[in-house]
Amino acid sequence: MSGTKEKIVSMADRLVRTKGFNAFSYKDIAAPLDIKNAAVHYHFPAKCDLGVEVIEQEIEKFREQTGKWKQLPENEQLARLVDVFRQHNSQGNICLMGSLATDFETFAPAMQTKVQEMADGIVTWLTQCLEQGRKNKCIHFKGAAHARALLIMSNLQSSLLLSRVMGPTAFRSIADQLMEDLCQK
Amino acid sequence: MSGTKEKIVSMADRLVRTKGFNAFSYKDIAAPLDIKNAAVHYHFPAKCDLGVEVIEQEIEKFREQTGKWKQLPENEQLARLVDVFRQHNSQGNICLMGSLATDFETFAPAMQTKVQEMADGIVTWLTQCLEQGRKNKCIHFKGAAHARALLIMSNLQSSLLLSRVMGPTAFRSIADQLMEDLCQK
DNA sequence: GTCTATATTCCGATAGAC
DNA sequence: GTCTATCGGAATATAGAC
Repeated sequence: MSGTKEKIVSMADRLVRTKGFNAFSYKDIAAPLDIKNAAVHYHFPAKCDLGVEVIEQEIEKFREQTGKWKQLPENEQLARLVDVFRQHNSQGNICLMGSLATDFETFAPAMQTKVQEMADGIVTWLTQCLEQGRKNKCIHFKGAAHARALLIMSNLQSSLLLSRVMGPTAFRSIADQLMEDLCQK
Repeated sequence: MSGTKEKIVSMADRLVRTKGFNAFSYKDIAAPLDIKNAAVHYHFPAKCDLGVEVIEQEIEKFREQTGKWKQLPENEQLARLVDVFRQHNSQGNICLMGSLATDFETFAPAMQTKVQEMADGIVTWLTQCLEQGRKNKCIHFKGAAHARALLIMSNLQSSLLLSRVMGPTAFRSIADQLMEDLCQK
């Protein structure tokens, strides 16, 4: 227990979001932490192991955050989720899902499965939030909650991708219009 | 003029959409075409040159397609655009924008500029289509046309990404709900 | 746990023959 | 325009000393 392992995962998370999983190397992780790439391999023998750990931590983080919001009205919970993406946007990061979905076909089966787990978890939470929010009349939308959840997820995901290309105002346009559509009086 | 150059660009386009720009190699192009990687380098000295050509052809294709739709009602034009994405989805391809936005930070300046050109072209067309469609009462939405264009673009882009991870039904859910939102009576 | 050193493989790119 | 051959570099990963 030296803290190095946590630093490696944290650095890998940042690199996946900025450069993509296939575009960063063990050296990109080792150099800023002032260690050698062999040390990284000690903690994560294969790159796939590192990728799986990054995703698992993200799944856990998502569970913790949404758990804290449970007492809030559903429209507030939704606003918190948008805020998470807003913070990523201000740091020039894209979301894990967006980054990993692009390279999905090149991944080992173990990583593909983890990506699917993450996607399912987010969609499930979002679907329940929307359904409950519609019951409580604080979120408004037409059609099935599941389809709406996919729409919102695609908005958030691509808002970060588009911001990278077109500038950070793209995120704000999308996020603002999205919340207005769902939570107008 | 041997046709080889066109085949190379076509293969590169497919590889960008399936594996990502950084994840395919000159060998991935050469082998299926039964040529050597030196032949690819003859036509495109650097990988960046190849990337730029792929994007330029996509920009041109978009211009041609949308040009053919000019006489149609705007809601029909929108449906055609969704159909283009539907075809990509059925082939397991993601859109160029989605794929290239992820790796954007790793690109040479010349390629980054081309990606931005492509994004601007799509958003501009979509914005005009929405504005005109609202005037003609065949497309309905709230807020600014530009913000709505970004939302729709993010839906289409990520629908292909999510389909890759969650299965092709994700695209249909998103596309159907999207058209219903905009074109309901 | 971290290091040095290295094995192996692959990639982008170039030189020169044909 | 395409080939063979190869260079230089980088990446993942491993072996063995400390």
